[in-house]
Amino acid sequence: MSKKVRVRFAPSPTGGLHLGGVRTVLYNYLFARRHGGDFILRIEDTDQGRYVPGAEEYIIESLRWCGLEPDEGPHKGGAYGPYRQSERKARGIYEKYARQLVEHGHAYYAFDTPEELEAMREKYKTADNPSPQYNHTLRKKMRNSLQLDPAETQRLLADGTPYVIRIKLEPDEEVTFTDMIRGEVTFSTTGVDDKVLLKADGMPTYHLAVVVDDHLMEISHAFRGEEWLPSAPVHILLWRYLFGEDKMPQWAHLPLILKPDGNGKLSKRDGDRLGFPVFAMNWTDPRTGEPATGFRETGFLPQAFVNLLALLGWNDGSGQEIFTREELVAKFSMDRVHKGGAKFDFEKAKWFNHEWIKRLPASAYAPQVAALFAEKGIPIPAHDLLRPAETEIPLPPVTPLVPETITDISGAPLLDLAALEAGLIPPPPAPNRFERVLDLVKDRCTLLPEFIPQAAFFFQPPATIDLDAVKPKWNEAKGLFFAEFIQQLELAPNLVAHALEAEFKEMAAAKAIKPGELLMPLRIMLVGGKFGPHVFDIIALIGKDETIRRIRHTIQLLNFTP
RNA sequence: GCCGCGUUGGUCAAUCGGUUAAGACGCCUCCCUUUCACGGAGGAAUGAGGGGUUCGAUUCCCCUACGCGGUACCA
Repeated sequence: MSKKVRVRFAPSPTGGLHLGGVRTVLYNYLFARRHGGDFILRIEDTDQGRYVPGAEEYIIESLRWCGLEPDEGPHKGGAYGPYRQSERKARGIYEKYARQLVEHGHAYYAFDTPEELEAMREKYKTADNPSPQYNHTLRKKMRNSLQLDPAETQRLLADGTPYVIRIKLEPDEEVTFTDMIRGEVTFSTTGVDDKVLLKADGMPTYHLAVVVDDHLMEISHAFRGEEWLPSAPVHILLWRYLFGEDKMPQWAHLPLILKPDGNGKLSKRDGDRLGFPVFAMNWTDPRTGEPATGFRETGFLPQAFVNLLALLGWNDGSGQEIFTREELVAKFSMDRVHKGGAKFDFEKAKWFNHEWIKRLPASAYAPQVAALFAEKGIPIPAHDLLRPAETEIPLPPVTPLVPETITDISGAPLLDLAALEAGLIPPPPAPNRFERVLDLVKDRCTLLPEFIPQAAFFFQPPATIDLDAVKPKWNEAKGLFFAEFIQQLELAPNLVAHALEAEFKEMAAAKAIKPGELLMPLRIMLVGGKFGPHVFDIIALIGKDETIRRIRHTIQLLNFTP
């Protein structure tokens, strides 16, 4: 009679969505899908002082970009709403449980002001104990319902004196639970303080809210960052007092993602300092105006982002590194998540992206890349975006890209060919000219913006031409050769890369010039520099008119500059 | 300080007591390529230290060191 798997991601809307946050989402998502369960988004906005407008929308949009959509959440609704804790508070949900705890002697009222607390910490601070806790000893010296006589407590309450409700922890109690990653973990209540459960403004703290909401939302498994481990005993005790420990979800405390150099949690600062993104998408803090770049805008594919995050702290033991989301769903298990934190390696992250760019058909990212070109003032002509069937201009064959070659590292096709043949999924569209260009150069692109320098010359003549690479070996014979080559091109009925190449080499042989002596100049005429795919594929794609124009143009430059 | 969690190459990591301690990223060398890449072949590089347990420890236990996290009316 195992209950249905229900997991949640519960961020507080205080800023951009951090790498570690996305990974927590991912593990939640994978676990839910793996077990046919639900994945819930819950907004923990109990600290009105830290609330940042727009952060919630940003989080939802980030999840959408990653393809990790919740089944329930503030934007989707669901049977367990509302999904914002501020709205749940308005319904008196948390207060009810806080009062119940007080009635049962597991919690108490505390009237201490922030100033009094500060004074207490100052007063009891010693070299041995730099941070005195509000606990079973010190609470005896504070203003709370445990010390005050009941009448006085009632009077303060009746007067509307601000108060909080604190959990009452007895010393020397062992609290043990089984973590899905770490196994059995034990704490003594002696080390933990009487945490505030309900704040003076009536809002619950995380400690109360997480327990109450996990219960009310019937959460079966609760995953969160390792930084929560020390407060786990409070949550266990709350479960014990409120709903019964047997009803408690199974916990898993995820290892931290560490900065690449040194140690410590990866922060936005580290990204700025070391030059890589830390957030999923661009984020500008509305209050400080401080911008932060995202993986999306840096040119990462969501497939790659999800893939690299999955492997940061988990692996299936097989050595496979490239996983589709479907494969991850099929293979993910919490007991293969590492205990230790992992340093983030941006070089490896880029490798994942490169792999995904290479493996995916260009149609998977052509729209984003087209947008990048447009931003750079190189709009892609509409006819280059038409499907071959929609245009009468035939596309020349270039280096073929067959779906069979799109495979993961084990050789299994990423494109489900069986499903394709059975007609279960629509066939990928025949690539248009733009996509052919991208397919031709994608081996050279690690990040999406790199398509611009690698492919711009297909859409406009090169801005600069590296004449210095040609001049030293340029002579009249070569000039004659190219003049003749232009004539041949003009006569050619259509351009086929390999036929062109054969013709070119025949002509070179007839003139007793080594083909290599001519290939580089030709490349520079077309591309502007010493890079790019096979020259004859380029000619086939830019067409003979443009090819002739560029050759003539460069020859002119060569003649006029000594 | 106290409490907790960690610790295999520079980084991600496999190993569930017996291995020449995988693989990947990065780096280096070579091959392929009349460019740049891609691809292929090879190379350098690892069990924090000390005690146990055991016929045998990277693996199990303890101690130390180091790192990290927590120690808020923040999450």
